[in-house]
Parts: sequence; C-alpha cells; structure tokens
Amino acid sequence: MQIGELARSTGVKIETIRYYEREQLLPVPQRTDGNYRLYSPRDVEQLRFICYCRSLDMSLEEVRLLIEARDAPAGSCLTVNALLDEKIAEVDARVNELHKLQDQLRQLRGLCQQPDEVKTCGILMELNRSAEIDKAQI
Amino acid sequence: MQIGELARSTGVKIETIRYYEREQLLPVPQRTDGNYRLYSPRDVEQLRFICYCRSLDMSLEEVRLLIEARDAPAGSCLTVNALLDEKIAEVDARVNELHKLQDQLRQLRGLCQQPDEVKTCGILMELNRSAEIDKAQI
DNA sequence: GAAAAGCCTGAAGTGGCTTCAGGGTCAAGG
DNA sequence: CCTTGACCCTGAAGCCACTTCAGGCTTTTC
Repeated sequence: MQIGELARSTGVKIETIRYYEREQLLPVPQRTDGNYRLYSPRDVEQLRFICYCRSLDMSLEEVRLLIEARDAPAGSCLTVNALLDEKIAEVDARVNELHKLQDQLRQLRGLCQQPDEVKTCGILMELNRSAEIDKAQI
Repeated sequence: MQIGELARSTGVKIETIRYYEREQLLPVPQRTDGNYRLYSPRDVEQLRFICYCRSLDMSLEEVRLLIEARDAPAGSCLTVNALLDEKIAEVDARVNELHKLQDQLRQLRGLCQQPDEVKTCGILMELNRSAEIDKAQI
C-alpha cells in the first residue's frame, strides 16, 4: 500500500503521515524500487491509533508514551492511568476557563446591540475600561 | 519608564513586549541615550488593552483590528460586533467539543481502576479497539 | 574599577502540522 | 518512443504567540 492509499483510507494527509514518520510515531516503511513508501496493515493500525489518541486531545509526545506502554510486553499501566488522569484534569480546567470566557464575551456583546459610532460603542468603552481596572488591581 | 518597569507593572514579560513591538501592536517607543526603550503612560494603557483582549482569547490579528477600530475617530463598530459574535461562536463550539471529550476520557479512564499489566489494561484494549472501529467506519 | 543588574539585537526553538519549490517515477494513450 | 498526468520524493520555510539563547552594551552600586 502506497502513501496515497494510506492517506485515503485513514483521512490523514500525506504530508502528515511523512511528518509522523519523521517524528518516529510511525516506523520507517519499506520502499519500492522507485523509492516510494510501502505500508503494511500493521502500519495502518498504528496510524489509526495515533488518530484516535489525537482525537482525545493527546499531544504527540503523549501518543508516543502510549505506544511505548502498549508495546511493553509486561509493563504496568500506571503510566497510562496517570496520563489519562492528567488529561482529564486539563480538559476540566479548560472547560471551566471557557465557561467564564463565554460569560464575559456575552456580557461584552450585550453592550452594543445597534451598530453605532465607535466613540459611543459600549464594547470598545468597556474594553478600555477593563484595561483601566486591570491597572488598578496590580 | 523602562521596559523592566512596564513588564513588572503589567505582568507581561519583557520579551513579549518587544515581540508586540515587532508585531506593531505597540508603537515604536522613544529611546534613552543608551538605547533603552522609554514608555509613556499611553503605552501602558495600550499594553493593558492588548492583555485584556488576549484574556478574552482574541488572536493578535484580532487585537490589531480592535485597536484599529478603537482609534478610528468616527468609524462604525460593526467590525467589533462581528468579531465578538464570531469569537462567541468559536468558544461555544469549543466548549461543546470539550464536553464530548470529557465524557470519552472519563469513560476510558473507568476501564482501568487498578494498576495492572499492560496486556490486560482496559484502557489500552479500548484504545486499540477504537482504532479498529474507526477503520470499519471508513 | 569591578561586579551586578538591566538592557540590547538577531536568530532559533516550540507544537503540529501545512505549504512550497523543484524535482523523480510510473502507467496509459497517441 | 514520447508525452501527459497522476503519484511520489526531499528539504526548507511558514503558521501562531511566544520563549529561549548567544553574545554584547549600559547603568548602578559597592
């Protein structure tokens, strides 16, 4: 299977596949006489594994760790648990941040319902005012 | 006011201040005889404005737009409204994504309560299985 | 007069790719 | 046999928002 077919069958761009190879997330593939990469079904699985981990917001470094853990024949999965716990905490924290951000943005947006002149725009006035307040706080 | 004091009074790193200058978000400051940057209270405000926008998850490009709008003496604030609406939509979408992610991560984490051997770890089994399923779907 | 604190510049590194320039390979059609 | 087009190759640079680094100048303090 050449790189184009692998790309089509996984939805991963060719350039990204080559990038993963450079980053050693995918093994160095065989080559044809014409120097084209040749992939095995094993490689397809590995790439899907990477994709799934990425869809769970793992960094490539974390994916590397998971691959390592998976391939360790009798290692403990403590690392895997720790990694997931950390990731869950990260996502929770980010969600909280974004909720606050939603409130702030909606409140700000409410300050200018009608398109008006900049100098009387509630949003810009508030942006300037908030900068002032930040100053007072420090 | 030298760059160090500006940094201390805003909580922005010196390097970041210089970066904002290169990116033309801050005006080119005056210099002392010894070639040190000299900032005015106006510059402090501008930097705070940038910080506040960044805290609302605006990109530097968006901050640039806001500064432009703010400084246009009689422009309309339609741009500002549009920018905020877009940002709100972005944040909402991201929050939805992260909620789904939270579910997935927690479910995955539930598969391995006790640290065990990798080969029987529910998490790794599930990660491999999910990769398989993705394959079937395409 | 020497050390320490503060400042300067330009370049490179971060992550996770994407894009680009400039090629080589291979099958099908004329 | 030659050309066209699809496919593939490499290495380098670009993206964002910074951060870090190397190497050197200025100012203050003892």
